[in-house]
Amino acid sequence: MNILEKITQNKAVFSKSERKVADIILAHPQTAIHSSIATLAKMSDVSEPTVNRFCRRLDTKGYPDFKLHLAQSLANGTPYVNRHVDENDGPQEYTNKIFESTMASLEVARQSVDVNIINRVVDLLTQAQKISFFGLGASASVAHDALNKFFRFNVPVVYFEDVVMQRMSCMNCTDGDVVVLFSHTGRTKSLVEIAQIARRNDATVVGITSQDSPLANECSYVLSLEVPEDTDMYMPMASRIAQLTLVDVLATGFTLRRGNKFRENLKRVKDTLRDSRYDKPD
Amino acid sequence: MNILEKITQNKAVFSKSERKVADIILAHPQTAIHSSIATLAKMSDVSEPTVNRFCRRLDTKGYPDFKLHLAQSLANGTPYVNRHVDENDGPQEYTNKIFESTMASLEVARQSVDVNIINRVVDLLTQAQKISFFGLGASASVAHDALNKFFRFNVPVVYFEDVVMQRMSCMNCTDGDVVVLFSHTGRTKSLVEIAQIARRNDATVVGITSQDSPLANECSYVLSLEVPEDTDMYMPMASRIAQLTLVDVLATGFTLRRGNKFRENLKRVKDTLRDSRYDKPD
DNA sequence: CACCAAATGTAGTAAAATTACAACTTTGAT
DNA sequence: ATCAAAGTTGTAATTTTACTACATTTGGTG
Repeated sequence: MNILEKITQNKAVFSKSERKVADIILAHPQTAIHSSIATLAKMSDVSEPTVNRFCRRLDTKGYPDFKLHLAQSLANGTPYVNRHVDENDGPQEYTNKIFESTMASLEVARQSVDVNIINRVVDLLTQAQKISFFGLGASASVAHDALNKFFRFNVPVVYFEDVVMQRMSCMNCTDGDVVVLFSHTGRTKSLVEIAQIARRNDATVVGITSQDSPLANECSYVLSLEVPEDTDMYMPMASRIAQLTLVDVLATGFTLRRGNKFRENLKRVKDTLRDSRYDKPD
Repeated sequence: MNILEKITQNKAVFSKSERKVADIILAHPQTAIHSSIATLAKMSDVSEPTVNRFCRRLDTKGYPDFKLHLAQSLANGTPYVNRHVDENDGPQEYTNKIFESTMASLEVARQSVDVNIINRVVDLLTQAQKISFFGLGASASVAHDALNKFFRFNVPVVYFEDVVMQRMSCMNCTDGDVVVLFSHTGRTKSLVEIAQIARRNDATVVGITSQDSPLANECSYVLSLEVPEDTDMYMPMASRIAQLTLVDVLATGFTLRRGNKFRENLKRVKDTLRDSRYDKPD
């Protein structure tokens, strides 16, 4: 919470001398954060303990702590918030808004994600005989991306866009198989059915989806991402990005679990790509 | 300027003990701002003057002043720094690092992107007779995602994973067609060839790629994204996310340009999906 | 106007940060 | 290999800063 606002609000509660301090701080906040308690006391024409009491009244531990809060409030730059795009926005505005909203959503997602489940899922993936990634619509491209990442790990990976192929693939699942399903809403019927089929065939089903959704209920493990989606645009945007970041997290966890030698392997995969590319200059 | 980034950047300049301090601060910035110099010194296993010297090296007046800067950086909109994943990181650490690095990269991307070109590309897209999205490897999923978005707009969209199909598709290009190519490096041979083919057939080629790369040189318009990629993992991560966000920006620009009535249309597309989903409770 | 409670200040104390200097490492040149 | 010089780090003393306990003042009330 912004401490400058708090000072203005609580002004009525302050005593006479405390108000002097408040006035000085509100008038010269930049000076205040660089002053010692003695200097500020002199500026406000009160004693040092009064300044100290003033700080405590604002629920800070003391003067240094108060300065910290003040400094934070003064820090320029609005923290990223979900700002919705407006009809009259120009390119500069909507570009900034979308980048900022995406970052804000990632922050929310980061805080909502359960690390223990991530750890558990990484466990599963490293031990899996076969990993399948499925998603539909916007989530199809996330599954596609997961395929690309895990394919480099030299583990059997499966990815289909086609629902029928997805079903068939799940029919053939066995004990050590892991099926990862992506869906923002968790309400896509075909995907829920796929989860059921996979589970019936003893596969472990990991859902990257909304908590308490129909899909979540069919999964062995649910990695839920709470992402506020801007519904004005009628398109999934931030949810997708959060899912992809989670894929990165899982892939990273995977490589870390596999250790150093494995990473050498990844380097080789990357080096092989070199032939398909034009050389870098310098 | 964000002091956390400054610490990361100057890490090479620091002495051994100073680096100890840097590590502790980067690992626990929130703890650091609430610690005294003695506590921080003990945590870092160095002496108090070392901490003080560390602060001065970062152009602050001393420890309290440094804390102020740190507090501001933490409160500031961009508390995110590109922190590389370390071999010994646990799930909590690598999850946070990846989310934060992704956000940091988005911030860099946002600042590097040229709004005028975005505007110009949106122009092109709204007037295009046919839009094609192509990418290979990790960028294939980005193209896939773009397909999904623009398909909703009821414009002819084309997407292929297969290089041969991509080439054939570009062979058939005509005047009003726009080909959008995704490639982080801009050095993938097949994709550069596709750009050439498309241009030879009068299509406008938009490259979402690195500046001054072979691909960029073949494009009519280049939307360059400067994204620092963590090469330790040997996988494209942040670059992809930045590209996707750019797709969101373009899609948003597209819908805004088309106006209100068009947005009604999008809503209808979304509503049609409802039948493929389980109803939401409440 | 005398009393009490709240507010404020004074002086002493504790804590924190900084300085000066000494010991120890590293580097490079002979 | 040896030594000097430069750079790094720690110890101890000093200074600055913040806090506490207590005394004084102020303002309001019976």
